[in-house]
Amino acid sequence: MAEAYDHRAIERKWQARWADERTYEVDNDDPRPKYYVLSMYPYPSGAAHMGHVRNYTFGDLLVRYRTMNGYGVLSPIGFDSFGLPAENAAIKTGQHPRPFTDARIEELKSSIKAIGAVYDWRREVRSHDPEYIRWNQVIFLRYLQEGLAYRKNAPVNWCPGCQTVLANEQVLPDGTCERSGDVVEKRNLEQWFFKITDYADELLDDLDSLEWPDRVKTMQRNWIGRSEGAEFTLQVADRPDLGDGITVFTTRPDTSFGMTFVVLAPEHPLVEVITTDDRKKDVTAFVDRVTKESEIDRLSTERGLEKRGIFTGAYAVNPFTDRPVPIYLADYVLMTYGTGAIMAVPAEDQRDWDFATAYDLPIVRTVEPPDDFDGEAYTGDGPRINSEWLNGITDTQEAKAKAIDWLEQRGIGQRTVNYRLRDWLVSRQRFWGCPIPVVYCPDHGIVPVPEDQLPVLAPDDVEFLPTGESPLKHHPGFRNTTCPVCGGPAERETDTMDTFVDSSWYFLRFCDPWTPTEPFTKRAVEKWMPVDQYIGGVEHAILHLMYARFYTKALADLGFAPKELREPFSRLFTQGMIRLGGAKMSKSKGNLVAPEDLVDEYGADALRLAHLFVGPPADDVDWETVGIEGTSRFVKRVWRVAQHDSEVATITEADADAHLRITKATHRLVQRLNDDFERWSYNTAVAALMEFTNLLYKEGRTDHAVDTLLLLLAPMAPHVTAELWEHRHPGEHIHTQRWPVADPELARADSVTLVVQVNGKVRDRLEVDAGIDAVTAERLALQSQKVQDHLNGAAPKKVIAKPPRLVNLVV
RNA sequence: GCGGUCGUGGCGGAAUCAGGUAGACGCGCUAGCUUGAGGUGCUAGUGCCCGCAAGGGCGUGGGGGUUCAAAUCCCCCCGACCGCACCA
Repeated sequence: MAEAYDHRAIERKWQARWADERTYEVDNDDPRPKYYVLSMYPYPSGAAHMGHVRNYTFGDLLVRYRTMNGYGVLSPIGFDSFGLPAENAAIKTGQHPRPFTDARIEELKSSIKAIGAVYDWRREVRSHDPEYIRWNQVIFLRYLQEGLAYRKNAPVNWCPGCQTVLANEQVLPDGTCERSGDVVEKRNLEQWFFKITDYADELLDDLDSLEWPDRVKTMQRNWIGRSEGAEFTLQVADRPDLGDGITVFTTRPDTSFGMTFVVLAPEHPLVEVITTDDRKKDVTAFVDRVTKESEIDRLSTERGLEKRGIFTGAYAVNPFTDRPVPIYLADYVLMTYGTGAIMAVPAEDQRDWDFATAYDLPIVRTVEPPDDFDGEAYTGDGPRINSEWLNGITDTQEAKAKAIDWLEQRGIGQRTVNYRLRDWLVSRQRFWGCPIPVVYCPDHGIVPVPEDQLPVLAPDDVEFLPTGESPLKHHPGFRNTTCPVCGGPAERETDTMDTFVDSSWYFLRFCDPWTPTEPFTKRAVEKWMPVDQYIGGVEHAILHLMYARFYTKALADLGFAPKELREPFSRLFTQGMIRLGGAKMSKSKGNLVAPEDLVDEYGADALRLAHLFVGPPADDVDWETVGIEGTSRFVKRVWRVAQHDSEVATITEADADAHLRITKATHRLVQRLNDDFERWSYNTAVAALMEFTNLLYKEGRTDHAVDTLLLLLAPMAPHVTAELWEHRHPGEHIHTQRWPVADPELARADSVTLVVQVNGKVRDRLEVDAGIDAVTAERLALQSQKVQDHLNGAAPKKVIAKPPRLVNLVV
């Protein structure tokens, strides 16, 4: 008699077994071929939500699948435990963020374990571990020493809500803070930066070597935004006192003869100097207005151009034509890109065209558009015109090169490359983060804290007040210190590092989190890196993934990691987002579906299968339309078929035909699952297992069929399959079994459905031998009565036979 | 505006990579059996239209093209979503 399926007891039992038997712990000298699976380490916000469940289900499936395939699988996890929510909670409750964070971690850990996800917990890393802080600081100081970290006064994005500086990446396109939604202001502050721009080219080029979604690679390419061109100087007319004058950047030096005006950013340092007296009043008013406007207004395309620019009264000399051109200011020219000044060529640039039209400035074409061209600015190829020594050249590349050569010969310009990517601003005016380990001495300036004094840890006896400033700033014991060089009084840096720093190398620490003398050992990194499969949300497509790539390259170049390690993540999988009724699920929207309730009612296996079954893993999921009922029923059906429940017949060896039929179906199933697993098609893999289970209900089961079903299902539904396997094979553990192998001979179908078409329309279906030849197929097709009815006695003009699947008779 | 992804039953989706039975699998729904009832479970049916049926016609956002054959490839249009957005 079949036992009842008690998912709660089974899950408790097996989760304890995996931990006790250390099934998924792997040592650094493991002899099996390595495979490193990593799900992005989570920010600990408490119990897992659906997004976590989805993420860890995919990762866990892969860990178990690869293990069954004979790999030594590294499956670590940790917690991205620094960050703003914990600090805000501290301000609210007056309690230190550490116990708060540790409690959230425990909640998250237990719900990750509750869905049956397995990790090598010995390797757990938390960003706020003092050891992790130490190595974060060691790396920072090494960057400082190598010039990869620097401090400078810069206009920064200041969020008044968070009372901190934000990286460019954290400011949304509408100019608001991605976290608080406040409108971000510009402020000038001394800030720490990492020189990620040193790696701009490598970050761009190495994308080609990665098996990442094209979407993510494209986003990174656009973010880096490499553009090649030239920089050159323009004299300001009648102002020899200004030396070289104005430097402009252009990607189209070949069109320079068509430059009919010059535009500066309103913040450009030369604005005050060149503006003529009669224009001063208007120009000052314009600059005031623009600088007061938010980014949103400034970048809006809704507004007309009329109010967006102003004439300075000054002229620059176009070095190509030696003619003076007026200098304007316009809010659409940005001080932060290129040189903050452009040469305007309205005939070959639409923005310049629009501006020229609005301000009645001349337009001179330097590239002949095709005869049928009826647009405004023309950016395509064509012969140069109105360009003296460039006239007639059709190839744009050739014309560009010639123009740049000319600039270089005259010593007024050169080839340059510009990037949209800026250096990474890492200082944060927050408490709950990794302290930046430097001291400011009145005599010695910026002094690194000596390594033997690391880690610099934030003090515990701090008061969390809603002052909007880091408590470190008001803690004299922390702030006041002595200079490591001269011993005189000095002040500690009170800023902490962006939490993206923590997540930029945790995957390296996982390789060897025990070493006390370095962030990680080269040997361990050599063994495990790169990560073979990284799994996470697409929302990290730019920030985290770019920073982690930069860190990996920098750490390799500085000798921390093997220098051959250029990329951290060979393959990336980005799962879709979870929505509920069309809206993105989030705490703030209050539309979360709690996974615990579903685990409790239906079981972890049914929930995991539901996530796998809903649709392609990369697609967004609307939980409202999913439902767990189908996969829950499926799990129970598997339970009954494997428990020798009397509702399913058992096929004995004596019934050779039926036995062979099931055996063949079983081998086909193995083939199908291998294929589906390799291409991440888990929804169809679950469907195939359901289909197979239905077949066993209909035709009867064999031991081989049931065992294979359990093995194939094991990575997806680890608890129920482990329990059933143990029932059927006392003393064995399914997760240490080998993955089934399909016998191609047995997997081959003996008969197939031959489709007979007349004029491309299906008229009959015939069961035929799988090895049928074209002549026989054609003969059988013509013998079909249904086909004859449609042929009306006529002989086909043409026969396309694609045995064994199809015959098409064309009349 | 630029770049990308995608439009298939009442719903999630399969078949799209490699042109060859469209709608696998599941949800939902209908009916029967099981059950003291409800639920569970089992069995059958379920794209749309005509038809008692056999059968026939239509059908993958719209239009066109290539092909013996198009959900799949090509072009145009419509719509949805995502990313970037005066980047010179």
